[in-house]
Amino acid sequence: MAHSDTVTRILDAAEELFAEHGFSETSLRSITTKAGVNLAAVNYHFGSKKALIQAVFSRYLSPFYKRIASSLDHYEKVKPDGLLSIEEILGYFARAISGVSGGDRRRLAIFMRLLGLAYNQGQGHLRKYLQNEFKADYERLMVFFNKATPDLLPQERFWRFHFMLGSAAFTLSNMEHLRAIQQDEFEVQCTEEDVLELLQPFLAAGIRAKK
Amino acid sequence: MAHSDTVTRILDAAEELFAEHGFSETSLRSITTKAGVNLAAVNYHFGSKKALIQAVFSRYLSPFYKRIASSLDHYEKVKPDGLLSIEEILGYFARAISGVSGGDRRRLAIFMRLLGLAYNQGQGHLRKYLQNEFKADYERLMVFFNKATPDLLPQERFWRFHFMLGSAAFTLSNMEHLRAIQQDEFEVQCTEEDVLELLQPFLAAGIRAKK
DNA sequence: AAATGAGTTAAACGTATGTTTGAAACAGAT
DNA sequence: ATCTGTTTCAAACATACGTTTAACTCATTT
Repeated sequence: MAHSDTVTRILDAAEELFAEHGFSETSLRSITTKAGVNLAAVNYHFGSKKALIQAVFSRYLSPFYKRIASSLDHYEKVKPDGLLSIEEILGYFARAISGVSGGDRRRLAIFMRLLGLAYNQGQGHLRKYLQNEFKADYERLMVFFNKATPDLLPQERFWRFHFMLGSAAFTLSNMEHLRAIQQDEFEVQCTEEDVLELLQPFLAAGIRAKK
Repeated sequence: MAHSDTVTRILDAAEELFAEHGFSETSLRSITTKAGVNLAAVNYHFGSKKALIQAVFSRYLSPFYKRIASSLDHYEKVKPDGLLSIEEILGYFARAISGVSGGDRRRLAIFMRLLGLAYNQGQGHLRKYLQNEFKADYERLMVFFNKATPDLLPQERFWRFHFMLGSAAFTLSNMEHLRAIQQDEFEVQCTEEDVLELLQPFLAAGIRAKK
């Protein structure tokens, strides 16, 4: 079908270019050229560039939400006391993130970058949109996190959670650049999964740190 | 003096607008309007927008690295083996950061946001520029960091260093917003110094984490 | 007093961008 | 085969951008 094919090709090209160059730095012309469609197709099918960005975003968010929710469902059944270790929570998060990409590494990269951008960009429609959509899941997740860190005062827990979030958001959203730097300095490349593997013990130890 | 006044006003305006909107999203016209100077002044004094971005960073980083350098001088005398703990290094970092902003927390937050943007926006030239400009200081600092983490492989050290950087950059650049959330949720406010105090053990534990 | 040179200014330049247009191509229904 | 609504296309449009130009200001020098 002509319609959905064009739409999909635009979304595919857009997400790749957005991930590589960022939103403002990616022109509609470069997107449509890469997609092999006419320039006007973006405005015809999406209405505007802003709406295209939203559409790319939504396409990743929906399955991610679903994964989060079903994971929480699962854990609530398996562990009625809700007692998970930090490592388990981090692992489930990593799996939810990896799962969204469905094995496609490039899709993983764009999702991570979107996640980071949504937090870094203090203002703009993206962040509010994300925060509203995430709210229910976030609060649900926090119940588990609280139980996993019984020794922390509420405020300590609050800050450490955001230290963790910051580290993850920064790392994930800059994954490609950081890996390029690593390649530059050490002439060694590791995979994104490797980085996630390295990140988890770092975060877990930070959460567990004695004061 | 007319010259340095114009230059300073441009740098001030650019610093703030870059932090608020990002690099590509900030036009020279908005900068010069905010600064109250003529549009052509940027190209006259800096040569290009790219060079202006670099200048904004240099202005902040120069005193920062001078502080670090003098701290390292001090330590090289006191501890000729160059063996510092992570906590000592972080402490000096925190003090250098606090010292540079000279009590002006807003500038610190702005700079940290810029640092985050520099990584995830398409500003490859920035990173290379900064790397060349401050290469000596950076490498000197890394000698201490290396000695403080003898158990880590070079690549692990690289990634943990950036996990740490990400956590700090995220926390500091979103400090105001995070403290507002904390106030909202716990009806308690802690100072920014308190947050830095909480951050250090988190980072140190992350660096020391067993694999 | 004239000349110099750095700093400022308004205006223009060339280019790239997002968006719109109107005709052409197409598919499916009648 | 014709009609109808949708999708594509090349071209144009309007605007915003970074940059350049040339005239002008004014303190300092000669």
